[in-house]
Formats: sequence, structure tokens, C-alpha cells
Amino acid sequence: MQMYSTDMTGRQKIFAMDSLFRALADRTRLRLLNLMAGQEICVCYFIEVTEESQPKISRHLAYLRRAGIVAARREGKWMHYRITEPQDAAGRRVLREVLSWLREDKAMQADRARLARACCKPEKFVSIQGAPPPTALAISTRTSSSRMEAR
Amino acid sequence: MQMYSTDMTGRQKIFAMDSLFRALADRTRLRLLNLMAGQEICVCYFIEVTEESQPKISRHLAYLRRAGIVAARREGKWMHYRITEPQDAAGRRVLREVLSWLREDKAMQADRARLARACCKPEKFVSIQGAPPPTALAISTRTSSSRMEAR
DNA sequence: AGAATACATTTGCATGTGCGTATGTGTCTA
DNA sequence: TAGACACATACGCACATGCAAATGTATTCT
Repeated sequence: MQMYSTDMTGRQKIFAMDSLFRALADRTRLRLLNLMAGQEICVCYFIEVTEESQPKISRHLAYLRRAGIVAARREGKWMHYRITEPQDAAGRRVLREVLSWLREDKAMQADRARLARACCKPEKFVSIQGAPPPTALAISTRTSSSRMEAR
Repeated sequence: MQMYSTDMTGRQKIFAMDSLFRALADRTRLRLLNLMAGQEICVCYFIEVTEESQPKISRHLAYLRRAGIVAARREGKWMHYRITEPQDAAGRRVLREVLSWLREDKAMQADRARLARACCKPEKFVSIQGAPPPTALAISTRTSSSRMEAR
């Protein structure tokens, strides 16, 4: 059985749908999601890889968090973000196809390559000295069980 | 070989991605796409089924048309709209998953049921007297070949 | 040609969104 | 406990978007 965050009118799931697409309707947020695909990442890596300002990154991460697409975890000074898959199977398939679409994109591949470089040689990137590197996540077929701090 | 509407910077495909999601980021537009899934539909049916104002429907159809997601065809007084699938395979998979997501939604199912009723008993709906009924489309594995009036 | 039909577009307004800048908050270190 | 660090949030601005209401346009009918 699926559990929807539905209200009396039964239309809440619709809201969740266009809400998801609003969250995806921004290039910066797509870049962040692309970098999070399959791994949990520290904010400083986002800033380093995208070369965007810290508040801008933080704002978009907050947007994704409010949309329920990502979750955050604190580790000392650092904040780690990871993708949380939708509860219903169809929404999960959509998000996965989106991520696989991102994976095929040239600019997104460039971002991932830059992330890999930053992880291999963190000493070359002043901003991420000592920051915990990204950690791969389980195949995450789980439906958002064992959830962490979502807000 | 795929053909991207790419510019000198090679980033145009990214634009196409968040552009698609902006088009999907509205409940009314999702309702219209749901009704168009697999068939070509006349505008008056959209108005009848959604019970929204005519300018509102027309505006959202224009939005989808500008985003390249739907195409229009004129038949006398009537305008027919249908979904045009993205050129690249990954984008096409995304859109298909979105449509299948819509198919599972209760409110979307209600819309489709109401459309079916309007088609079976057009005499009960004053606004669509004599309007051409929706016509099923081919499986449309074609990549937007044989394109019609897109704008 | 003139009226009716079926849509499309424009206008004015309210709201949402993205951005840089500035400032606040939680954590570690000295 | 004071400062540095990593990040989050508030503020003000410019711009995009959604809406209703009004108007414009293409087509058919008489």
C-alpha cells in the first residue's frame, strides 16, 4: 500500500507532482541533483564544482529540501545532501529517468568530472580543505525508510 | 545521430531540459497532457473536461506549444492538439514516465473518465456539439518526423 | 457580406522566483 | 569564551508566471 500525503479533496498528490517539476525547473537545481546522483555530497563541493555563490547553492538546496527531493545530514561543521526518492513507484521512475537524462548531458558530465577531480586532489581546491568526501549511497530501492533529518 | 538545438556554448540542451520541467510545473498543463496522452484532442474538449475558462486553456496550450511538447493542427474551426515526443531518447523516456505517472493519479483518471463520457454522449455537452472527437495516435515511436504546424 | 463559432492574444494586476548582499546560526578550535 | 569556519536565512530588487476580463482572428454559415 502506498501512502499519499493526501487531503480531504484527494488532490494533494497532484500538488506533489507539479511541485516536483517546479523543483526540477531550474538549471542550478538540476546541476545539484546530477552531482547528488548515487552519492551523498557536502555543500562545499557543490560550491566548488558549480563555481556559484554559497548563498545561491544553499538557497537551491533549501528549495529541493522543501520539495522533499533531498534530505540533509549534519556532520560537524559540514552539511551533507542526498536525494530521497519519491514514495510511489511511478514518481520514483520519473525521477530516475530524469537522473539518467542528466547523466547523458555533456555539461552535466563535465560537472561530474570536475567533482571527481576535486575529490581526488582536494589539496588543489582551497575551499574544501579537510571536507569529508562524497560517499556512495546504497542502491536505495528503499522507499524513504530510515529517513534522516529532512528539515 | 541526434540533432540538438545547440548553440556555440553547447549548453542549449540544458536549457531544453529545465524548459521541459517548467512546462510540466503547472497543474493545468499536466491535466492537458494527461488528456492528450495517446490521442489528438480538440480544444473544446479540454474546456469541457477541465471546466476551466477558454483563455486559460488556450494560454496553457500555447505554453506547451512554445516548449515544443505539443503540436497543433487546424481542422476548420477546430484546433487539435497532440503531444510531440522529444527527439533524444532519454528525454522521451522522461516524458513517457511522466505520462504513466499521470495515468496512475486519481484526479487524472477522473479527467479521462469525464473525457470518455463527453465523447460517448456529446449531445449532453452543449459546448462540443459537432466537434470532432479525439483520435487515437500511432504508438509514436517516431522522433517527431512528419511534423505538422508547430506554431 | 454579416453574423456566429472556435480559439488566440493582449492587458492589467497579483504572486512567485532568482539573484546578490548582508546577516544570522551552529560547530569546532584555541 | 572568542574567533574562525561552514552553512542558512532575510532583504530588496528585477523579472517570469498565472489569472480574469476584454479584444482580436480565422473559419463557417446564411
